[in-house]
Amino acid sequence: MTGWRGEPAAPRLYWLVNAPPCSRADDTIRAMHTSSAKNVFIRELPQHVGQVVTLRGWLYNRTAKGKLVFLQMRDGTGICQCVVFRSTVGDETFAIADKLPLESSFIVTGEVRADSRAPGVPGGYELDVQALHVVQRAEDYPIGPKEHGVEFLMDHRHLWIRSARQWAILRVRATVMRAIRAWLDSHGFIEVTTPILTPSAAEGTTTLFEVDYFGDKAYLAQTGQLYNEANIFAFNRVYCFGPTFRAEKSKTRRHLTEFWMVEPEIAFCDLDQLLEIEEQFVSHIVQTCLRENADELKLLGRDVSRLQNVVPPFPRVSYDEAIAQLQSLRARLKAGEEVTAFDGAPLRGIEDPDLLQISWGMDFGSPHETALTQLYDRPVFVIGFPSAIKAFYMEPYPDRPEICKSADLLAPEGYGEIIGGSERISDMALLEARIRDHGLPASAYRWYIELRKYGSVPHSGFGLGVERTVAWICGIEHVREASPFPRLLNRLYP
RNA sequence: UCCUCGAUAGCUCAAUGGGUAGAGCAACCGGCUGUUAACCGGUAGGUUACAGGUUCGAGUCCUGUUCGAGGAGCCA
Repeated sequence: MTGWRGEPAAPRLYWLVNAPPCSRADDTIRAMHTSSAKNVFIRELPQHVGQVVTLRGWLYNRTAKGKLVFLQMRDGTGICQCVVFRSTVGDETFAIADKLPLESSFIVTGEVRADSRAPGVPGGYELDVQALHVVQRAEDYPIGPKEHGVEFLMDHRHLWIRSARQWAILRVRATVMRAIRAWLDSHGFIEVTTPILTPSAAEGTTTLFEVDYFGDKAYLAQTGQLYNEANIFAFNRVYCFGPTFRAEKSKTRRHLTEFWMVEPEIAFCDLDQLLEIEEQFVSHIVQTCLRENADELKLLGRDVSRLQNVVPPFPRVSYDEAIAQLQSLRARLKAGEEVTAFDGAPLRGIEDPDLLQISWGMDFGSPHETALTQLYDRPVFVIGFPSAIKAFYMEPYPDRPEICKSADLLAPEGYGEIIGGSERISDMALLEARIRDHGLPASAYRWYIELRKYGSVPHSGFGLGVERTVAWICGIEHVREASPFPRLLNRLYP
């Protein structure tokens, strides 16, 4: 008799000792071991049709119908319907299956059958159960198969992530993160980590979390960019990838206080070259998800046709043009005109045209992004923002110094800004002047200024927000579901 | 920080003008060999967020507090 997956016999002792009395532990274990069934994952079931295999997982849903019980098992890789017939397993095992509470852990052995009636992920395959062993009965699992409120679910986030939708979203997130690294690693970038504990505000714009650092003040990083700029002079193309922190009291579906951001930085690169890199990069992420997470996107009900459009080139709109477009949109809406999106559908999400009010020099708000992005079938670059509303380090256009070589990438369907990028100032005197103009302490930026003294080159970089990207790809309402344990204003538990 | 809305059974929500606290789901008991959030019958389940006020009488009206949701600003 071999152990589980060829392991020594110790795990079996565990089952025997801890098996609850409701389970005929010794009988089921004997049955499963003597069956010599192979342990497999649900995702692998299509390769095992007609074979007797063992699945190990948790009860996702159960429905009983007289002399048969459907146990929907999830094992982390998928969801499989396990069919328990009274006539096959006997009265005692059947009674156990019939009363097994949701989220109980259990092990089943049976024959894999292809059956179009079987729900699940991937679906179309089910297990004809021959033996069943309960590892632990879960009593009073709080999350049911009905709808729940946001606060309740967030309080139970540690359990909510087991639900199919959350499982699908977080698997897409993992693909996004893997695609990010894969593309950068294969395009000459090297990952160089940047500090999370930092001595001062990097950009001087947003509110930071302050922590005590042995009596001094330190701040949780809101960006690794400045350190990236040091790193390119050692490695040419670099990226940092990790959590970043904003203490802004934002309460919207697009904001977290802790979120993940990838920030590539490139030496010998101007803004035009940067945009080409960005559109290749984002397209690769989206197309990888379409290829590798078809089941997950289907489970989420995502309209993937909108994602299939995401291939280079992305439209490029100047800030000047965008302002003119928005002013025209508002005027037409106020005149009662019907304004349509790129596909001819009516513009959505704009209840009050006055929210679109904007004039040259103002930054975009959420309503502006929502309106603008609906005019395009794929992400759109907005280029050349006024220097006054952007960070101090952005390179001005030589012929129009009031605007800078900056570009935001706005995701379609109202998901907002997913990338902010720019060409950086490479001239030391100009950088020092900008730091002075912004009222920032030059002493704190001494090392950063010094980078322009020793072999300065034109360089550019950008930051992409992971949760917003995942929310867009998954088509979900709120970024909080794009993070396993999201941190928001008033949300630090669990 | 500001604006709007909300808090009733474990969960999601009802409750006429101020007059006995209701349903579905979950739980528990029973029935059913193809369910997809199954269905059918039954049982049990309540300090109506908290504090105060008006009233013969408050889930309902008033004041304050706490917590939550959406949005604005700010940002990815």
